[in-house]
Amino acid sequence: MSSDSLLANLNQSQQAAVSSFADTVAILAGPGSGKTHTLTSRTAWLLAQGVQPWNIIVATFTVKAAREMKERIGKLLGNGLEAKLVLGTFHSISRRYLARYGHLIGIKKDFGIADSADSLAIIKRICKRNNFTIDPKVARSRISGRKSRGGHGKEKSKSGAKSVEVQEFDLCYDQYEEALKISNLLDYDDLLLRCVDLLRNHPSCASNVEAVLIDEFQDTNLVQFDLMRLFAAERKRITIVGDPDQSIYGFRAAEIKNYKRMLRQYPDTVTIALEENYRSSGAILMSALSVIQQDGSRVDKSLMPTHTVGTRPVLRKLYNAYMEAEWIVTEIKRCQGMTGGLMDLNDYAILLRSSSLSRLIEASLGKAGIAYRMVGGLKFYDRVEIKTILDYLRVINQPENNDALARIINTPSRRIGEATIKSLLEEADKKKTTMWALILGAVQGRQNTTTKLQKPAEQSLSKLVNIILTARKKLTDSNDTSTVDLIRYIMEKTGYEKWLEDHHGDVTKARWDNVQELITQASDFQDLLSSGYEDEALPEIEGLEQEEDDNHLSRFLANVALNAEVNKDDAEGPGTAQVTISTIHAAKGLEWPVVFIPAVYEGSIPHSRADDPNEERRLLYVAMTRAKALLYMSVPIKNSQSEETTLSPFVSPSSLNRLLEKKGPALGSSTVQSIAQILRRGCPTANSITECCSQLRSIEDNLFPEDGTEDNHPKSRFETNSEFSTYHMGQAQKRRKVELNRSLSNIEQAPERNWKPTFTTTMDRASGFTALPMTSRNGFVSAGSHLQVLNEQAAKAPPTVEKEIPKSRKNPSKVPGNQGNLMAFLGKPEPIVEPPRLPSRTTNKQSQVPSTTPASIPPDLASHRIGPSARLKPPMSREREPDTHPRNNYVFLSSSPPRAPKSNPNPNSSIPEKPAEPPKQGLMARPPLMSLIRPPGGGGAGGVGASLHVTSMDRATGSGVKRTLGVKRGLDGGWENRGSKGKGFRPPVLRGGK
DNA sequence: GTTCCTTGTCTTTTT
DNA sequence: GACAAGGAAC
Repeated sequence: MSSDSLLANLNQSQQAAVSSFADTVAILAGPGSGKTHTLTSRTAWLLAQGVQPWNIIVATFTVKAAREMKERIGKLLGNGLEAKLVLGTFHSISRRYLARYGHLIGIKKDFGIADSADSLAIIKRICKRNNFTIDPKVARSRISGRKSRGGHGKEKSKSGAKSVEVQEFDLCYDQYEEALKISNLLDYDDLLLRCVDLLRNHPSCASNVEAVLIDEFQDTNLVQFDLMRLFAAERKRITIVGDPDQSIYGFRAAEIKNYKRMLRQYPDTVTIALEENYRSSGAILMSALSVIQQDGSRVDKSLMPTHTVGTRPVLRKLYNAYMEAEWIVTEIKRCQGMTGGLMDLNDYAILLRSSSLSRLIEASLGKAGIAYRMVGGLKFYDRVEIKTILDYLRVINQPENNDALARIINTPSRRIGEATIKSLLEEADKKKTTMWALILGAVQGRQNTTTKLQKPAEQSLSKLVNIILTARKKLTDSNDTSTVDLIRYIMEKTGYEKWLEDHHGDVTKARWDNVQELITQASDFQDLLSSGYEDEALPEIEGLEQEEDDNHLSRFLANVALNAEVNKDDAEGPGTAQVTISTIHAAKGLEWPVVFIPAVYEGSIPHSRADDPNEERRLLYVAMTRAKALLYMSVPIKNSQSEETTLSPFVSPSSLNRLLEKKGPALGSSTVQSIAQILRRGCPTANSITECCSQLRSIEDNLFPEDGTEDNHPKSRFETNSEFSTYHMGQAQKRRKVELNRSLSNIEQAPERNWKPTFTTTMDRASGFTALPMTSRNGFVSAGSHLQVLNEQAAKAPPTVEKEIPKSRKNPSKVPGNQGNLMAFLGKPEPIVEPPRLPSRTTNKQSQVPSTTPASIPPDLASHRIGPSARLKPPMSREREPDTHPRNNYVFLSSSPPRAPKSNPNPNSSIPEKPAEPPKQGLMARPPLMSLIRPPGGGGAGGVGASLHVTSMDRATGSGVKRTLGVKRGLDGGWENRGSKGKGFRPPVLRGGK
């Protein structure tokens, strides 16, 4: 693939960002503006310029983002090169470096990772031993906070004299650090901190790095910023992507200030803004923006919808949380019914401030027989039955891990009680050794412990020691003892199944299933390792010795600790569509057609324990902007203690009132149509809608009092559960079906109370909704709708008036016709029923959707269901389909590059050799840029680079665009300058090699 | 000393 | 509903 074809499906700002020759590029990207897409393309572009994948670092913030990024780059490239990128979360990348080079700064090989539970256990022990008054949880977060800010220096107190509390904390900190050291553990913060140490003291470790790309930059903390700088120290080529409005990790010491820091450090940074939202309806975006704009301290920036206005978001009052959960279920069913197969359960998400809110909702969904998946909440690896096995594995891998040992020493019961364990831990602490060393000595009779051990205890301890030692021997002696073998061995030797039965009688089955799942995961991971896809090699650098590969057990445990579950979703199978329940935090970066945000009251959001209200507001903003077509927020007016709740201040201002509805939309034909439009899916026929909604109790959101008062007859509603049943259709239901038909046709004719879609499209012809007035234009009009316009409209125009959004801007079609859906570019077969706008110049095969497009359906067939290819598949399964899109067949670089590191015949060069095969296609057309590929001796920018530079500029400036492209140098100029002034494109400075 | 049972407390977000 | 703490029985 050439760089040209890479850019073909990007809008101009995106193009500018992707192909910028500036060394440091900051992309400020609002929600839904194609952020990940842009970063992915930039990575691909760098590769196309000849940068080798192993010299590119891509750091994301969450595991999910990392996985998605890898997947997307993979699809973009189609040659498996993405596996060679150094791509992952900050933590996993750091771990990777420490595993290789940690010995340089005195980190022992095969260090373990202390997860939060480990840290807490250690701190608790310390507090107890010293009779500290400090709350262990508080202490942990303070320790973490200190480390995230660099970890150096004790906390200062203003008076000079340290208060007792501060002294306590300092002591706690020191002892905690010591405990970690003895157990050869690094906690999450250490991973980053020690990696900074490593790169500071041995910068050559990262001397091969030619480009660093950072996702979700607004969530980086100080240490991560340092890390970025150090990784990029050699070439100083950095691309960051972020959105200050979506900074929601302040509690993890994320610093929005890092933007400014970045600009100070790299004054030549080119800032590019992506301001078009390709995700949400105009109405959703507008209300989300009016939430975020309440933050006075925020730098304002524009975000423009590319979709129709759509349906107004809902702010619904319910009596209590129970009713709220029931209402959500009812609305999901109603939506499903009224949209006649337009969506499936995968299209719904319920986003929560805290995972504990899920209980009632889960119960309601369960009762209604709606499949759901819970993201976040109690993690798989945190379940007792799993954790115990993992602890065994950790002890096998690292017997010096006191805490893991303490947890398994009496599981199953070995007649060693808490008192004994505590005493052993104390003794180990005092003697500055590990518990393992103590009991090993005692069992082998070399040295008695001060702690008295009774005979039976000693005997069973001896058995435990044997199990561990044998397992360790298996691990080191033969390479074919897999993690799975070890798990099986442990279970056999400990009588694990029986122990589960004895202790968790009622739920043994579920727990046993979990254990089986763990085994599956371990085995999957093993496969992944042996396939080389999870290759962790780093390029060999002259004069630096790399540690050998970790053993597979270490790798597995590290993966567990860093939360990288192995394809857990896939295990569910693509077959079942499920509603997603997720925390807002975990939902970042994702999107759904329909989003519910329950519990929008004070104490929940903003959370009662949160100390930054602005961050809470951003959290709501993030949640709202996940929605594509329908957004529901809800408040129970009574909390669980039956006290009155207060509506969240974020949604209470009157300015928001006119943007929100008090109950769910009528979901009449025009609404459904606009939903289909926004989702770029085929509009369901009236028949299919009638069919689907025949089982609904009501076609309106009227089963719950609109004002949230207590329902007088709550029982009548829920006892008649059978009415929801789809299996039988008794007389009553038949009757109701007739009624439904009647009321449906009323809806068709009556003007809808809600907003009309602002444009009608050719879809009308096919959709069967011929009753609608046809407003001429074909295709989507998208980019032309500036938010400002929308705002005015909303204020002035009564909602019932159907109007087009004026195409008033100078550049009505800033977005290329086929740009509509960014996903299309990634090669996913899109269920586009009609290409948004028939592109005249595109040769993209995707545009040539076969004859099932509604546009080509004769009117007399219009009432038929749209053919199978237009029928939607759940997004999840769609993604898993084997990708046959032609785009993926491009050869990017040599498809099988030399495995740079070890086979590099020229160890003197920090740059691995070029691909063995001459690069094809794009790269042949243009010689690799010398300015981009730094010659070993460090060279400068070549003329070639300059000329290409000009080319890309031509593309940007030559298109007659007057408006700023959103390209600007530096942030200090502020966002306020952007917009109308039209300074044109300021060419970024091409900086030569140093 | 260990195990089992009852009572009371608390419930943010993630690597 | 999860977990810690305390008390009684083994």
